[in-house]
Amino acid sequence: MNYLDELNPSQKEASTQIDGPMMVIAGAGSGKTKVLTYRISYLIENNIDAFNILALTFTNKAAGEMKHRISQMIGGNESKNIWMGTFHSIFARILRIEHEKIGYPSNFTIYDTQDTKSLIKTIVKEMGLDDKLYKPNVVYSRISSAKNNLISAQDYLSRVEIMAEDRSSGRTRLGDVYLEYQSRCFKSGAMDFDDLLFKTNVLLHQNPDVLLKYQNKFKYILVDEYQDTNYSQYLIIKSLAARFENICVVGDDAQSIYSFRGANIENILNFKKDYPDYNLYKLEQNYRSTQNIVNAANSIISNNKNQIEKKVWTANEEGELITVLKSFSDNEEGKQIANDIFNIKNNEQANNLDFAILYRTNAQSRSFEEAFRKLNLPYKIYGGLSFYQRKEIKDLLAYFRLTANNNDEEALKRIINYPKRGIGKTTLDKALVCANQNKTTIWNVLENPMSFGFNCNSGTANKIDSFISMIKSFKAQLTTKNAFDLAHEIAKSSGVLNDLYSDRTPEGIVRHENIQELLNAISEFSESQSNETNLQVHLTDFLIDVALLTDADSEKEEDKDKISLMTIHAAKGLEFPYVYIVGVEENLFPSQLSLNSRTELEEERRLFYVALTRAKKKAVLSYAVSRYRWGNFTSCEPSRFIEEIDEQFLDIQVPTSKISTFSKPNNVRKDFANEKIYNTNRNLKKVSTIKNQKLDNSDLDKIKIGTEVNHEKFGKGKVVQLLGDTPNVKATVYFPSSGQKQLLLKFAKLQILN
DNA sequence: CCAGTACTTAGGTTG
DNA sequence: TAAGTACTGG
Repeated sequence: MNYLDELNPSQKEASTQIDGPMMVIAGAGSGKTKVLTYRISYLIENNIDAFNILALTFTNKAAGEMKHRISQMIGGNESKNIWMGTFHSIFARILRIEHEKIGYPSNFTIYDTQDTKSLIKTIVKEMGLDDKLYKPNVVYSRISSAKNNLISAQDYLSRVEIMAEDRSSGRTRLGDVYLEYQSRCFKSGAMDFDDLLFKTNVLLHQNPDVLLKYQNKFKYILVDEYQDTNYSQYLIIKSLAARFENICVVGDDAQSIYSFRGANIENILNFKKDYPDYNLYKLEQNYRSTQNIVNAANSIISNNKNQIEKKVWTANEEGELITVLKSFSDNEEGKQIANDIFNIKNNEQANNLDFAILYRTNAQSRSFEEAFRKLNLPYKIYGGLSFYQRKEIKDLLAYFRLTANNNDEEALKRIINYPKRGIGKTTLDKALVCANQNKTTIWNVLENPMSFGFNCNSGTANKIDSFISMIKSFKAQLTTKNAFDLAHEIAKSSGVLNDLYSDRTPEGIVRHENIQELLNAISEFSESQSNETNLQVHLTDFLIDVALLTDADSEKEEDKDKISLMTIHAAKGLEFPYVYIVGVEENLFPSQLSLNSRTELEEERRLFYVALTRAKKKAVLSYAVSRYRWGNFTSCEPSRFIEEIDEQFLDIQVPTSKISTFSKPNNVRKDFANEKIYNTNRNLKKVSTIKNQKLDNSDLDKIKIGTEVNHEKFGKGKVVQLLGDTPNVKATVYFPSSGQKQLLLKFAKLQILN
């Protein structure tokens, strides 16, 4: 137990309270994760069974890091028995076990945000509502915040104040959309992210026996980032902890930056009401940053009215002043900072990974990317599109999903005509209407068209039939083949692999590689699982949590030593020796949309606090006086946040040179000239290839499988397949130059060769 | 069915 | 500016 010696007195007190409710208010950089991991280890050393511990985090990454640290302290085998993970993954696991109690199949699909928005769009269209008024984003956020406050669709429709809100915004039918959305999800055997928490609440409240079972299981509960929990999460924790009240929550009200998503700081402030005999621990010593940084951060956060009193302090050295950097434009901001980093690297032997650029919006990354490339500084952008959200990955996953759960409407819509198999929008819309009329799923309609009075022409019927048969044949292999073999089989037989392989553009090659990477991931997953259980791993096992995965933890080796570019939200929980907070301007940071209310402005200020407290050694605040936004130049003023910092901590720089405005005008002009010539050449080429051919309809009948043809754009090719009846014959033609294409003969103007 | 064009819209983002 | 969707002509 010598590890307890590594803790300061308050950390130690917090780590060694075994029983009873407790709250830890942990200032930035005060060793919050350390307390959590040490406390769990301490519990286990004091004979608390690891099976009785539940540890909830906000991100996969946080859960992963904590697991890793604990397994180093107490050994891997014991630490595996702790239920540790995000709210969503833990409660999805419980819902799959208890699925019968809420009427869902155990292999229910988890809809991600894209699926959700797509379904909302479909419903808004079906109900004949104005899609300008009922934008997917707006509808989704209304539904989501209702769910996070445990308001069901029925409750929503009966709440006077909510109805009044929707009436005043003109969206009187929003409650009906919510109702239909829930019923569609239920029919499809699907839950969205918010449902995972909502249904857990329903499960626990309607089934006292289930509640008791998990209360007895989770005798010790720990919650990280408590300031970011919403009402739905709060109530789950409260219910589970009600029997033993061995609950430990850790958070920092000053770092609450997700209230726009339903997070509720009140949960921290109300803790003492729920558990009057709780113990409060404050971690106030910052081990991360210099005095100047800590003091500057304190001086800015003191402008917020709503906060728990605490004094964050540090015993670290005073350190350098915080530099305030002015630029004339966003491009110059990038160049100045790139130069600065270049110099520090040379003078102080710093690594790339010691630097981070933090911005308010993703769009700001561009000028830095350009400047870093020019100086050959390696960088990595965090955020953006994750691996599992890429189109090709989602497509293949949709095949897996539909195979596991035939009623998954969003999966079916995604792939019924990908790769192109001639089941178009018209057919799909007709099937959807039919399914709604018969209160069933599209799958059922397509599987049994006759019994639902669904008719279409024989060609389409055949295509639908072979699609259904294909999925069924995959389904038959769910329990006979292992995950990797079936996944590979589906990728091949569905035509996805071929479709991507035929695209030889650089983007197409990347897509093909991504599919290979997904297959590799499944293979790795199978191996890691089967080692433990010695059973065959099935595709459904892989599918279970795939919607909850993010690729934050899939960092590649070659990405290790790079400058980090990310939004401040993404930087939460991280630290860097050198931090550049950029675009510190009014209307950008704080964001324009936050200026209407005190609460939103205070959240921006907390965001700034988070940004500043990421820095260990040196922080730079940078602003530009003009910035390119949405296609034109806007002039900017420095942010109020700079003024709010006590001046004694700042070193305000006056720009010495206008790097971008006057340097090398000749080169710029030359580049521009080259660009123009290049464009002109391209246009000429394009014009010269356009030929005007007359097409003779009588020739169409002469085209057979194997006929060699010429196409005005794709060049020479060979007919592989013919589908449909005249005059709507569709030909599949293989062009050596551009791959396989499907063309309607009456439009394609094919020239018969030979 | 495919591909090009006209038009719209723009925040931060864990699961 | 850039990206995404809806429409249209071949």
